[in-house]
Amino acid sequence: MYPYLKELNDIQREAVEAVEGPSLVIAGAGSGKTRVLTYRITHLLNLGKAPSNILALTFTNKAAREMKDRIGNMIGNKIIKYLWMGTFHSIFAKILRIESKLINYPSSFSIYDSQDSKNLIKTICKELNLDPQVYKANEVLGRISFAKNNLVTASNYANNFQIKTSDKNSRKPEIYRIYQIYENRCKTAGAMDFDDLLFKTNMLFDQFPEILKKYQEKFKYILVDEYQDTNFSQYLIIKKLANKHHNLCVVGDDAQSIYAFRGARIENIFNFKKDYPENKVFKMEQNYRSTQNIVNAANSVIDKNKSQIKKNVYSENESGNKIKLFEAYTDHEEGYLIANMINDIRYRDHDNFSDFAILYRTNAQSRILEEALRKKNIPYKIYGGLSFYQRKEIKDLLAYFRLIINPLDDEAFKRIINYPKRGIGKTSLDKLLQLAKDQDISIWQAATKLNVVNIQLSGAVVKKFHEFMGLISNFTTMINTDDAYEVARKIAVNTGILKDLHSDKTPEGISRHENIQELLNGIKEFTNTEEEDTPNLIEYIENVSLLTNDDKSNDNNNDKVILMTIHSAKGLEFKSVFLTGLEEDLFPSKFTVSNITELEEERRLFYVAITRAEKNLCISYAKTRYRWGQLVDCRPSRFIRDINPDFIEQESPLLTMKNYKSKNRFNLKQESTPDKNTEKSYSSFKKQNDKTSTFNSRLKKINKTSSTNISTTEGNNTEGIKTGEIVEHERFGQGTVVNIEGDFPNTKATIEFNSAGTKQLLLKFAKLKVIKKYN
DNA sequence: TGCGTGCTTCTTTTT
DNA sequence: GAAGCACGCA
Repeated sequence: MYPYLKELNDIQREAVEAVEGPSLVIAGAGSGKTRVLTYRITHLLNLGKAPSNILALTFTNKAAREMKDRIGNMIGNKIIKYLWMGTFHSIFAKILRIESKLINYPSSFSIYDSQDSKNLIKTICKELNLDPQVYKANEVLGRISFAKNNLVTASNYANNFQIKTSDKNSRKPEIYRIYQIYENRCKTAGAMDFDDLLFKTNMLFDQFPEILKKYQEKFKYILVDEYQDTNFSQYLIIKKLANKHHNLCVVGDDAQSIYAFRGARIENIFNFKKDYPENKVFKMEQNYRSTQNIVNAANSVIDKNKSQIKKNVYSENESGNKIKLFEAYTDHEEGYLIANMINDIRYRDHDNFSDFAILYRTNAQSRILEEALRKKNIPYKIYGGLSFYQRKEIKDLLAYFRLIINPLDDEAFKRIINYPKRGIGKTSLDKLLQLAKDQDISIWQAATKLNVVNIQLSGAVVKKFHEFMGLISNFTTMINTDDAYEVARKIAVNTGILKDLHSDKTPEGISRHENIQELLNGIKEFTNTEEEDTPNLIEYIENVSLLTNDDKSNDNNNDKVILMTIHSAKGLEFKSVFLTGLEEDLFPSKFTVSNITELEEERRLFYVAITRAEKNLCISYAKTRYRWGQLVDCRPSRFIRDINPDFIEQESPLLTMKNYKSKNRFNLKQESTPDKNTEKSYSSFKKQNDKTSTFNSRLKKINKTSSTNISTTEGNNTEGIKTGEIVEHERFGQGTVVNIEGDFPNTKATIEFNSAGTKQLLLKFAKLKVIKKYN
């Protein structure tokens, strides 16, 4: 018996050893899923299977990397690179590049990220004269994405009665045209979006059976992680590939399916037994991660869901503490409470900062939490959010890389044609775009025709275009000879990007410059592999297009509290977890509560969040929270009531701010002296509430837009606006201020509007423009 | 043509 | 509260 098999429990071991035939591993939270996958691959290799015959698919780069590391530790790193292991998108991008000729794409096709896709859709909508209010890029992209994930081509879309009816009903009957043009443009640009990578793989396998056969024979052993998150497109690819050998092992947990919103089909895991009748099922139900109390609480939550595979997840760890529930007065206080708790627990248990995670439903919630941590000098790190690769300066430089590698890439072209400034403005570019559109060619191709086509561009402008193209072409030749870092550095220097950023001495400019340097360093690292041939820029960009948030982790201080969305926390575990913002409309999100299926997905998300915790779990909600720059009242989430009360306890409101009224937010008066604990929190709370700075800046704006001389002295009751003045309101039009009452900041003005009669407005929120001063 | 300003919109989650 | 967009001025 192989020694590593002894480290597994019975079910895990059976799952690892059942290498032939289809197996379904139902892996409850914390049951050692990754372990089974890595051991299974190790086992395959030990049985003498060739690494190049093994295909292992994950959803995130993080998961792939972790698995590689762990297998590397068991069997050595040399073999790893022959394994086909990576995300769905990266693996099939690789295959598509190899087979690109068959589907008429350049092997160096670009990959459009969602921003590129949205920009393209916006452009198309503009060309079609469609109302951008109705045809929102996000929604249109969503529809196209939905279609692609269900293998509906643009022409099928146009001919599908059901889809068209649905589009008509949502008053967007032109989406089919957008889809067609979008497809066309991607094709001429030699670009694929994320969904295309899967969609076109399906097309490739359908249209070229001999190619499918080649990969079927190659991938004798297929493993799929997080099977519950596969969409239809992914499901079909797997089905096709596994059709020959049937050595397919899928691992997943239906209770942790949280990506239906982007097309994941939880049914895939339910239907596995039907799809592969000779299947073996392994149910891993023992949770090694969390205390009994946490596991029980999580079970009591997921029990409320109707659609699920029944499981008996249990823990044999200590019973542990109850879940703590905190009611905070405001979002700021929530952060303050958490920061205090972290310090307390850390001190009590001698923990590291990295033992703590703060989870939230939306990225927007992170800022206030950060603020609280900073005030307490707690180091933290945010996962996700605006990722490094989404920053403007990074995208600019990457756009150069993309265009150099694939000159057809229209979105890259548009991004950098005038960055840094080279005197090509909107008007000139528009003419070029028109030419490209008329001739149905890429922008680059259109630009090469400027000399022969009769176009209303001055010779000087044409020359500028050609200079730009010369610049790009120079680099193109360099790519194959120089290594990635050298080329990248030259691009950053010769294009003037570095110079442009270097001259910007604002803090943002300096930070941008640093980011570029950091990217260059990243490329250097990428080229410093142990392999014989150093990778060129093409390989780098192929790699980087599919990287997202989490990847950049070259931070040497890793002892930090982790902040992230619940979605990105999947697969991770922390000794202590703070789950924040448990409020109706936030979690569950207001977009989901009307639909049972979606609500169940939110509940699974809640389940995922709970099961991240090993020992301590604190759940919190705020009674008021800033949203859209306004304070809103919040109710505690229904999910809190889903937890069996035996496993949760409300913390005594030691720190909560009973003292402050919630209704009269602009009248924050201290009814009694706050205790020491709340004092600091109160001051930050009040500061935020006053929004003095915002108010003053609005006054400044009023000052600027009007010709009146308005005093902005603080303490002046009217804060600038006086009776008798004529003001303009965005909705009610012009009116006269007839009365002012109340103290700053809740000054109320009564205004007689010509159109709308007399209105009382809270000046703080009234959008007023002073037209002229009466006296 | 470029740049600054102010207005509007948007925020659920991500490969 | 940020980012894109339109508008108007230099």
